[in-house]
Amino acid sequence: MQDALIHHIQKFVQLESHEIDVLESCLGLSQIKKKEHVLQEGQICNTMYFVVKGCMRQYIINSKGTEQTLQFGIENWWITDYLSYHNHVPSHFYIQAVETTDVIAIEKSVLDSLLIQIPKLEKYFRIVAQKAFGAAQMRIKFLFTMSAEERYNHFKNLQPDFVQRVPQYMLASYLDFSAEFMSKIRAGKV
Amino acid sequence: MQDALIHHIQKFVQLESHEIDVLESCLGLSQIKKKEHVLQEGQICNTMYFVVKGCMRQYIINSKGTEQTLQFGIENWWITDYLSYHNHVPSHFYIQAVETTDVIAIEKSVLDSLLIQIPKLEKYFRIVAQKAFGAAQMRIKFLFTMSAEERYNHFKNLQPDFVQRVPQYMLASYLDFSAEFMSKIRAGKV
DNA sequence: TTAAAAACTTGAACTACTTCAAGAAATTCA
DNA sequence: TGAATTTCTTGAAGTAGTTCAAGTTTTTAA
Repeated sequence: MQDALIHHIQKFVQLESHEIDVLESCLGLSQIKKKEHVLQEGQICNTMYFVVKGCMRQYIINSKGTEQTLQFGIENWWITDYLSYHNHVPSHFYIQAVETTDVIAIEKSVLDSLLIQIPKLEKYFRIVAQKAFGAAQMRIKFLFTMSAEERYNHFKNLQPDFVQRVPQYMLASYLDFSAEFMSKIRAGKV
Repeated sequence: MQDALIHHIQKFVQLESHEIDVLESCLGLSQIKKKEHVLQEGQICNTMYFVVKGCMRQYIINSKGTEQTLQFGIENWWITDYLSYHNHVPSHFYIQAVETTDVIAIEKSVLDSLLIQIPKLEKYFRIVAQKAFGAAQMRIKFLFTMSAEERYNHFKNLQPDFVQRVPQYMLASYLDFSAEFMSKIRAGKV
């Protein structure tokens, strides 16, 4: 089932059949069990994860000991700590499976060699990163301009299914309010 | 003075001299006057801007009519709306010169042809975008975990000169608090 | 299939910030 | 250079959210 990734790549660049062969020979699927971590704070991140099926998240533990989710990664998303990955510095983040998740994990050394063998992958990863950055800017815009309730409703409109899929407290922290406040929003008590 | 960009590119990939010639022939410097806009909300963004000297910012106008800065771009930074750029949709943002600024403005059509002529530029833009996304994630972490005063002090430690360089109200909105509160933080009245 | 663990709810007290309004200071440019 | 504009300051009142603590419901796994 590396097909999912190859299919995603082909949305942005056209692969030759020998390039597909190379990819298929290099990429393996791994299953990450629910709550299992693929990255812990303080580790150097040298792997990128492509979510084939399931859901991963990137989070931190704040000074009060509460987890705060910074990013979810669902089907067809890449998740990694790019700063740790590029600068070889310890990560500030945890990356964990929210549900049991199938990923294609690519280590930096493997990816570097793939990028040399299949140069057009550079373009694929460029576009993916530029779009992800654009999405991060929109996220900051929403955090800046919307109230907690507006952020919840906005998210629910965009991703109605996803709201059911993760624990409320994870989504609350992703939207930058407390789990208790989420409860009150949902009950209409605000 | 396209040297600044060529120098920046060479931090990530090695250019041949004929590639430098191509770049020099395609890239021109423009000067954006203080307060001049290069992008307005509702326009489709089809240009990327590399700041050679000066300072640009990306901002929105919120529902109360107040400007909120989402991003500053100083020397050696790229600034654009990647979502509008890639998806050909109207931008949510304004991009404006904070001070009179020298930029290298590259239109999408020109960049697309440069990327074909000099494929290793794909790698350069990939790395730039991945690092920018990593920085955006750190930014969200700081917004989530630090108080207003901590964000101000943190920023001042990282960028001591920059704090002097832009109006306080722009920096306040970038750090997500009001201009008045910034005043009180600086006066030690909080 | 049930005990333990995880997730959710509720209300009351609190607080880190915002908003408003008005004046003072600094900067701009004709 | 000086009038206009922009930026910064201050205090008082208000509020959108947090925190805490305790109980309830749901999910997990042996």
